[in-house]
Amino acid sequence: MPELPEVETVSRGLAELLPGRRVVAVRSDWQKSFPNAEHDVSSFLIGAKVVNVSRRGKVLLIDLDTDYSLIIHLKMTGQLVFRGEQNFGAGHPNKSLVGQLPDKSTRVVLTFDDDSNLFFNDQRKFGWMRLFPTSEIMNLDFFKKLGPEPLSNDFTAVKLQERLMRRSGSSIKAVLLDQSVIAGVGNIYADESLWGAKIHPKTLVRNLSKKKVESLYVELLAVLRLSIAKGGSTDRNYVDALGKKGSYLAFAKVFRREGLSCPRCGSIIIKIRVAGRGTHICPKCQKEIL
DNA sequence: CACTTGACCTGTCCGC
DNA sequence: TGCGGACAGGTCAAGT
Repeated sequence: MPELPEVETVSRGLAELLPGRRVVAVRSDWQKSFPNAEHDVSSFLIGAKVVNVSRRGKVLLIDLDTDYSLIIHLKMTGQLVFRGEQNFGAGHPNKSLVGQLPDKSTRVVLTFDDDSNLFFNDQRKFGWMRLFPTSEIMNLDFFKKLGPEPLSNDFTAVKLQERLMRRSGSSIKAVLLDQSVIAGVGNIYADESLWGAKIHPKTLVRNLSKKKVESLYVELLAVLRLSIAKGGSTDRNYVDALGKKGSYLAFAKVFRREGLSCPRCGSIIIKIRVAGRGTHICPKCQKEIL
């Protein structure tokens, strides 16, 4: 679930909450959620103070004063929810998706020196949290392969074109989802930006005109920015650092709107399968190009 | 190579 | 109501 805007929202939330807090206890009840917990926890995590929280692609980075960092991937159903002395969740029935914590999806709990907790919940257990020396992180294969940040200042339409052409024989949707081409785009924002640019998701990259790529660039940045402004998309699991839902889906044009009418032309939105993923399009606005 | 499929998991929804 | 199967926003490895 969490794509760039969701992870950015969590990152901004945690950046307000975590720095200055010191880890006093760690609990992990699902080994794959924190594979190196066993080994590194006592020596490198307990006693460490959080100094910074950031994001790269769909991954969160929590830097500690020990020169180690936690890197966290939420995959499909991960949540990182902070709870201080009083619960934030119970008092916000409309905004909060999570109640009392820990709950049955809680995989890892970090406890801080003021008794506050960071809960890593993950229903499907695909997500993970790992501890590495901060200086080594950007040398990890995972980060070395990652494409540029679409919202960074030097990401231009020309750069998008250049990156897309690395896979010119593939469908544009498959390429947008490829994290080594551009970091952070997932199924929701791929569908939304392709609708915005009136591009059929099966269109091969090599068949996209320069004008279409420019349009895609504008639309992609716009949907990512709008979603960040709305706190991301909550379909079912995603919540921010306080356990609250994001509202972008209320603004989505095609995603999860099959059977409803296209806001641009009124045609009925359909759901198809592209690159093995559920894909939402307006069949009239997004004509297939071979 | 480049693309597709299966696997990792749990929960929900839909049809019989 | 119960049960089986398909499907869910991500990513890798393995297969074609």
